[in-house]
Amino acid sequence: MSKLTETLNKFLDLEQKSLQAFLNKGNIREVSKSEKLISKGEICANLFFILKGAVRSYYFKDDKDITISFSMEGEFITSMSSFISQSPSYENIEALEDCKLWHISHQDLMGLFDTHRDLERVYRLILEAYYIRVEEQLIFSKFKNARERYEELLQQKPEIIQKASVGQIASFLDMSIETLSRIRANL
Amino acid sequence: MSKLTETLNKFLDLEQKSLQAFLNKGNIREVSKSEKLISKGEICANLFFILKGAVRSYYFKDDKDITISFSMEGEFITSMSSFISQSPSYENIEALEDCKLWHISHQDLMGLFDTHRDLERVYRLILEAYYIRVEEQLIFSKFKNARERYEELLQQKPEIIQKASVGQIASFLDMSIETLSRIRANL
DNA sequence: GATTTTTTTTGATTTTTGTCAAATGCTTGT
DNA sequence: ACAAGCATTTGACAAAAATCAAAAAAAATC
Repeated sequence: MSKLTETLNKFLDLEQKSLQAFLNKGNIREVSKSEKLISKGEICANLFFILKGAVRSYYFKDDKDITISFSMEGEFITSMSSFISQSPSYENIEALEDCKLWHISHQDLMGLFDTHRDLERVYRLILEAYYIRVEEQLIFSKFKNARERYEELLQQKPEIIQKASVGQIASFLDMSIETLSRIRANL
Repeated sequence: MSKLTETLNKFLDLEQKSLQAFLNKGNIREVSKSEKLISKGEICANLFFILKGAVRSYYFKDDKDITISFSMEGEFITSMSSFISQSPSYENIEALEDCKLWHISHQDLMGLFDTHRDLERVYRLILEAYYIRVEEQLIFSKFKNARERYEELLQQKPEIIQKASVGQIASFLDMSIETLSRIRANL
């Protein structure tokens, strides 16, 4: 749990009361490898924080699944568009390995915002950080070719290489399984 | 100015006092076609709202410029990573045509958040909406081929086709000028 | 308004990456 | 430990898009 507190503190020094209120509203959920946190079509009620493990978010294109993101220990994860608008999710999120997750419901979070200003602010700051991250990802996808995208992933999230399959990584990097396999073959 | 009020009201019903305080801190800036709002290397002090006109945000890759986004009347625009962290901008933003912009400084905005809660909330809601938009853009870039990306742009922002050059559009759609030209040639 | 400069289009060719198919390697359950 | 089922690699070929080069069109400058 202290991992969560630590992460929040990096963004803003919360009042003790606010932090307690926040932590009290949350629950722990353990999911095993391959289990889904969120499925397409359902309304995503929760914001998750990964205490342990790693997850993958993906869409379906035709019948193949396309990885949109990998998230690791110490990161927040949810189907953002579904969570924000409380409408059915387009994406699926599954555990890449056994995970321990902290989570809070949309309703509880919104309730906390009304009584604890600083929680709304820390949420806003986290959102800003995540916004920058997606924007960077978008730019990065324009600027690099297949090999460079793979090398960037190696730099940024090397753990992924162990935890995800070639197919999952290939679709994330926007290339075919075979291309990724060939890139790995010659360095 | 009412365009701005209208946009804010779509997100949240602001208190009259808050709205007034917000509007009072802002200023109007007129820029002519091709003029830069933000240049690489400078700290972006302002959040802009486009009252009239359209702008383009771009990066440099080697010596060529790559369009990252087009923004139209009624949209907020800034170099988000620079504005949020008050660090030097990686991107440039220029006017695609003569523009009338409303803008507020980072400092003033942060100041307003302390005295007007609902302004911080409306900012957060806007940020959420923009987050979803970037995420969609990222997914869309994975799911479509060159022709489909062009068709999508035609659907989403047809005005762009008139206002931007082939080169600017091509880099935005992540294809060469020649490819875009050929796509337009046969429907 | 003619000329220069820039932008856009068109054609030929090359490069990159995708697709299909087969072979190999790795897991998992019994 | 073995078989059955997946996942990954490798090879041959095809498709998509990039690059290079030149012509045509449009815009800017004098």
